[in-house]
This record gives sequence, C-alpha cells and structure tokens, in this order.
Amino acid sequence: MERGKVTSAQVAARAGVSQSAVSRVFTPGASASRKTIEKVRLAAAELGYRPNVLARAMVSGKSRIIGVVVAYLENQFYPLALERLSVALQARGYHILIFTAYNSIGEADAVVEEMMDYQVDGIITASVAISSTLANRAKTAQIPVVLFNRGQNDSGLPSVTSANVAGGRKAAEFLLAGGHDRIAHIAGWQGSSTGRDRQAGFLSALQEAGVAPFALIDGMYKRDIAMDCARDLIAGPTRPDAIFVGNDHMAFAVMDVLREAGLVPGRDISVVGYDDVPLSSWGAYDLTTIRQPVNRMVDATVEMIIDHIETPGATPQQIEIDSELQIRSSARIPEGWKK
Amino acid sequence: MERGKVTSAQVAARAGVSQSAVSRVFTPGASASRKTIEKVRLAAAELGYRPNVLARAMVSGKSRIIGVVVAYLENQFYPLALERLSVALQARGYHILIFTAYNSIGEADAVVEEMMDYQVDGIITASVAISSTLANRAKTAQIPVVLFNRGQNDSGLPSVTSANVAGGRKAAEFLLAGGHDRIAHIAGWQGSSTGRDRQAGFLSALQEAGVAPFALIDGMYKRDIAMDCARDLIAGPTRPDAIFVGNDHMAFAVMDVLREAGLVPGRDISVVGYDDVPLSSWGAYDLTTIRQPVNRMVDATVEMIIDHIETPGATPQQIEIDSELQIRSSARIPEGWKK
DNA sequence: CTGAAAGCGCTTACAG
DNA sequence: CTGAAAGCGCTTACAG
Repeated sequence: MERGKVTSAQVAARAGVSQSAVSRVFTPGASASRKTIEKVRLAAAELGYRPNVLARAMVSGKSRIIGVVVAYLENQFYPLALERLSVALQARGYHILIFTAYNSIGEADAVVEEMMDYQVDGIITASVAISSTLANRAKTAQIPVVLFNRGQNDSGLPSVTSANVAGGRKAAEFLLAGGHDRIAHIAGWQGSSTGRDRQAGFLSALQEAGVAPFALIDGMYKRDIAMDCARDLIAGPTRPDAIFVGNDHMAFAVMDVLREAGLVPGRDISVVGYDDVPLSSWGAYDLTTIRQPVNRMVDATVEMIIDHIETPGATPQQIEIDSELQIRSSARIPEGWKK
Repeated sequence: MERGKVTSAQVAARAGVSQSAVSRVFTPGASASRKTIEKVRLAAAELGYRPNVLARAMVSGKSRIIGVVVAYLENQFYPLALERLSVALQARGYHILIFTAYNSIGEADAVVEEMMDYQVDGIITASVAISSTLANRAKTAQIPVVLFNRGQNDSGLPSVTSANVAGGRKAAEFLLAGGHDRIAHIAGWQGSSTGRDRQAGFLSALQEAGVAPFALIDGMYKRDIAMDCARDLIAGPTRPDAIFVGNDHMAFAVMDVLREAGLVPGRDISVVGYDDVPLSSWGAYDLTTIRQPVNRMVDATVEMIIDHIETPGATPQQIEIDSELQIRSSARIPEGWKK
C-alpha cells in the first residue's frame, strides 16, 4: 500500500482536492467543509498519511520539541523528574530531545547550542548551569530556557527549585532538637546553587543555636567522594553524632559506610539526606530527609516553559517549591516530633 | 548583533558569496576554495550563524534524530542505559527524542507513530514491544527499529538482549549448588520476553536436577507486587529457602520484606536477582544477581541501529550478550564457589 | 570551485 | 470554503 513517505500532495490527488485543502484538514482550527474533511480523511487513511512534523516546523517556526539537558542520571531524582517531564510535556503535545552534559559549563553550552540548531521551542536544563553568554544567545533567538533544580541568580533565568535554604535549616533544626552537638555536613557540590543553599541554611541555623559545625566537606554529589568523607569522619578520635548530607544519593553512601563500620544509623550516628527519592523510603535505608516534591517541581517547570513559549514577553520567575522534613529512622527523633 | 534567526542567505550576503557556497562550507565533504571558506566562516561567526538542522533534515531526508521509547525508569537499569545510549549516540552525531510509554502495545504503537512523524532516522524501544503492524509500517517507511532488552521472535525485528535463558539457568544452578531445595521464583512480567526467558531457564535447570519449584509467581516487574509475593511466601507453614527474583528492582523489595520479618537474606533465605544495577552492589543490599552488561548491550544497540540506518538492506539480527553470575552475600555461597 | 535554480513537505496569506 | 502561489532554510544536481 504505502511505499516510502506519503505526502499531502498524494493525499490531495487521491481525494481530488488541492494540497492546501489536505493541509487544512490536518491543521487544528483551519476551516474546511464537511465533505472535504471526509474525502481527505479517507484518502489519508488509505494511504497511511501523517503530516511531516519537520516540514510543519519549518514553516510554522514551532517544532514542538523541548530540549532537555540532563546529567546525574545515577541519582534517582533525575530519571524520575525526566519521566514526569516527558509525560507532562507529551500530554501537551511536546516532545523531549535529550542531551547529556556533565559538569563543565563549556559542555553545557555546546549542548545548548546544538539544541538550538534543532530549533527547539524551549530548553530545560536539569541540574546544569549555562554561561550568561549562551543565555543571551537563547534570548535573542527567542528560545526560553528554564533551569530545573538549579538557580543562577545573576542570569535572571527562570528557574524552579525547592526551598533549599529553608530545607538546610530544617535539617539542622531537626538534628539540634534531637540533642546532637557534633553535627557534620557532607555538602552538595559547592559549584551548584543547591549545594550552596542547603549548606547556607544548615549553617545559619547552627549559628543561631550557637553550635559550630563538627565538619564541613564538599561531597560533590558523588557517591565515592561521600564514602571517603564518611570514612574520614568516623576515623578520628572523636566522631560526629550526626551528619547532614547534601542529597540522598550521597546519604546512602554514608549509611553504607557507617554500617560497614558496625555503626547503626539513627542510633550511633544520625543521618539526614535531601531529596526523598523513592529509595529513601525503602526498608534498607529508611532515610530521614528533606523532601523535594518532584511532581510539583516538574509541573511548575512545564507550566513555566509553556508559558514562555506561548507568550514570548513573559517575565522570568524564580519559583521555589516548599521542601519539608520527612522523618524516618536514620536519625534520632526528638521528643515530641512525629514520624 | 543577531536578532532572531540568522540564515545562510544573510551569511552569503555578508561574505559576498552565493547561498550555495555558504551551504557547502557547512557541509562536510562539499568542495569550496580556501578563500571562500575563510570569508564564509568569518561572516558566520560575526553573525552567529548555525545551520538549521530541521531544514537540512527536510532536504537530506536525514534528521539525525533517534527516537527512544522508554518505560520503567524507576528500575535503575533503564536510566543507566538511557544515559549511555545518549552519550554514545551523541558521540556519533545523533540525538535522542524521548517518548514514554507504558505496558500496553497500543500505547507503544501510538508513540512510535508519533516518532515517525518527526522523521526520526531510527527507533529504539527499551523494554517495550510494538505490534507487527507497526513494525511493518516502520519497515515500509524505511525506519529501522531495534528492540533493547526485549525480544519479539515473531517480528524478526533486530534486538539486543542479554542471554536470559542462560541467566535463569545460572541462577537456578547456583541455588541448587548451594543445597537449596525449596526454591521459589518471583518471575519477571510474563508478558515480556525477558520475564519468560529467565523463568524458562530457571525451570529447565530445576527440572534437570529433579527439583520442583517451590512456587512460581508473576511479579510483573513491580515493587509492590513483589512485596506482596514475598509476604505470601513467608507467611505459609513452610517457607522457601531461596527466591530467584526476575530482576533486581523486585529483589530489593523482596529483601526489604524479608528483613522486616526478621529474616536475614543469605542466611535464612537466599535471594538472587537479575540485572546487577549499581544499587545491587551497595552495602545495604549486596545482592547476588545475574549481570546484564549494560555497556555492551548499549554498544551493540548503537552499532546495530547505525548499521541499519547507513545500510538500509542490512539483515536484522537478534544479539544476545552473555550474562554472568555476580556472587555477593544475599544468597548462600556453595562450597568452592568464589565471590 | 561556484552560482542559479529546483525541490524537500508543509502552512498561510491572498483572491475568488 | 477553496485553490494557486509564495516561502520556511536548507542541499544538491546542473551548468559554467
């Protein structure tokens, strides 16, 4: 029946109408008579015709493709976010062109440029920063950029994050309330806004309580680095009685190290993470953590990017989604606090 | 400097050459004089010109986009595969358009059709099956399809899987060698080739040993179903002394249930999984499992799809990558077997 | 090597 | 409502 690509012209010929008529039948909102619609639909079905999205994109200037830059897929938070992003965007008729990039801004920039080559309608960067130069290029090219789970204050770029400073504070307050006084922090990567903000919140709460941090180390969001940090922490003559870890992914590593050393998290040393990925609630870890509501963050991101696509003038916002403490058993529960 | 999109015509005007000359400078392999190249590169740089990939795709018929269908991103195996897939494809100048689909074939079909609308050069379906009708449409449209981690014998579609039957056998042989004789199987989804093959291998090894399976249940690759299965298994008057679980994702659930019931995996009940995702090696689980080498599977997939894209006539192959036993502590280690 | 021209498959004013 | 025509931004024979 169909050999190779079927075009609107072929459908037009078969239906006995003009090519423009075929186009109109497949263009939502365009006008066509009942009779034309019928003839065209029939011919299209017989031929197996479907409009070429790329051709449509060329003339309309809308590709309905959103570029998404990802990294850190080993941290369960991101695949989850990606999945929901994809589902939410698909539901609105957009699709995701994925690019992977790692830490360096240079790489992220290159990747974003490539995305622009594909005429994406918008760009979402998950946990990745781009240079202000490139942010400007995107702006002049009229391609909205939204940062997911990363802020970039200077850039004025729209972003969606959780309330990281407040979250860091909550972790500290919880640990303080639990009577800990040797609280270490294995921080999230200090080159990222999330890592810095969580640490800042944590430190300020400690300071207000007049407690000095037991130790402060950058765990870089990496499992093996976090393990090294944890080993160092428990090797010394005095140990911390609690560790606030910059994200769950590293907190699991810390708990593994503690247990290997015969220490029981929640009894011997309290561990608090950040993210509340599904694994945190699984029996093996049962991690107390600060929840980043991935659903709400994704929804806000989708809404924001579509908003910017549809109304080009829209003012960029930096949205912060509330983060809340999720109490489990990896850290001592203060009197009167409920699980 | 640049306002909106810069086109090759603008670059041509500035460089004082024809539009075709500009195109040639940006087309690898096309001929242009040294002088032309210089003038064009300069003008392009000044204007911030980059070729419109979509326009190129229209005329060349090559979009350099590969459509990837994913599901089950909660199973760590897939984000990992996706990441490597993306990196490998990016390195070869391709990019990934992601579509999410869940179990129903109808949905997968719809998604694959949408991909074809985007004129993708090829399609990779990860852990998802499509109808033979659609497979045929893809074939007539000359769009190669490769199944990743799923076979579909009847379809004759190219596929890359691990040696699931052999893997299932290995799990059984290991458990048998360990002296277990009440071996249960919480199987992978029986609607999938992986689930069926692993079970088939497992059963055949048991049968050869003259051992009847203690129980056989479809865990559907779902965490909560696996938990229910595990609870049922340990609730009865006699318990299994080993459980082979259809994938690691479910095996973690099983281990969580066992521990909650005060049972120690590897001592009271042996647990063997399938996949060897990173989490399996983490201290909290230390799961004995059958390794699916994701790197090699991805490499084979990439090679295969590119092969089919570049040489349209290529004969479809079903590649099976060896799977091997990874011994850890979640299951009793038979005398003389090494970790 | 280089330019003029056709064409990829569509959408969208423009007349009728 | 409908068709003829222009045009989206490129690549690629075709002459020169």
